[in-house]
Amino acid sequence: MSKSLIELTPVQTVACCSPLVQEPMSVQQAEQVAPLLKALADPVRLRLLSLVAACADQEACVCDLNDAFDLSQPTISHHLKVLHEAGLLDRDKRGVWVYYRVNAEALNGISAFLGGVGA
Amino acid sequence: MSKSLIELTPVQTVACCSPLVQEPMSVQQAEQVAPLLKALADPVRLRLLSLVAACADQEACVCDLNDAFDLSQPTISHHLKVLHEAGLLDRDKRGVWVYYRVNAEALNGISAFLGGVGA
DNA sequence: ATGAGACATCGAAGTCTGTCAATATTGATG
DNA sequence: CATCAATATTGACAGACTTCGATGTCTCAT
Repeated sequence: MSKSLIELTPVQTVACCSPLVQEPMSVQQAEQVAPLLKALADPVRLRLLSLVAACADQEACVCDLNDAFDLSQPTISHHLKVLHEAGLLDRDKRGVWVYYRVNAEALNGISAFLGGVGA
Repeated sequence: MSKSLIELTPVQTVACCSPLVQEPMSVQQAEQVAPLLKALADPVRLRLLSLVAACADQEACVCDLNDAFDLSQPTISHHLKVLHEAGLLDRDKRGVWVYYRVNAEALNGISAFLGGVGA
């Protein structure tokens, strides 16, 4: 999941203002990273993610997450789904309860990627 | 700009599944970071940012950026404005031309922040 | 001054997103 | 089996987003 974010796709060098210091992102790379950032780019989802990350065993039950927000249960369920489908949260159903866990690899991948652009 | 992303706002400890390892984000923190991520969460803006970052002197003229996309000039102008208002790009008008420059501090701030959540 | 070029702003069209109430699904329990 | 509790899915709606063509603004050169 989340692959390396750095490999793949030949970079089509684009005309720019001056000699390039580092290669710009390819179109494919941008279209691969943007959905991950879009999944993160919501205050509720950021808090959900950080709540899960803040739990001692790195996992949180949906029922506890629901209680932390003034939002309906379907809305929280929707946001969790978005984070899950983006690969940022792993799902684990145990009995009636569902536990979500942060995918640290994916999160660190994004972090490293952004750090690389800024460098 | 972009402040520290780490300071401010007392963290309201939220009921969670188990003892907290680290404090979760505050509501205010989430609402401060989300707009930055939203500004980044678009393939065109990601490429714009990386194109500017890839230039030797870290700055790019709008006219060159326009040529790198199959999009209208107003559309590119709009995306540059979004990145500028989010504090990710600095603007510098010289004569008829406008140059944009990456705000590395803001970018690294986000990167460090995400790395912190994942840790 | 007048014209041309670089960039921004405006207004509109179409699409996507966040949220909810209602309902379905799944698992435990009596 | 019937029921209850925990999550997910559906359908609807309001607001936000991306994109464009048309137009405005500013600056330089003629």
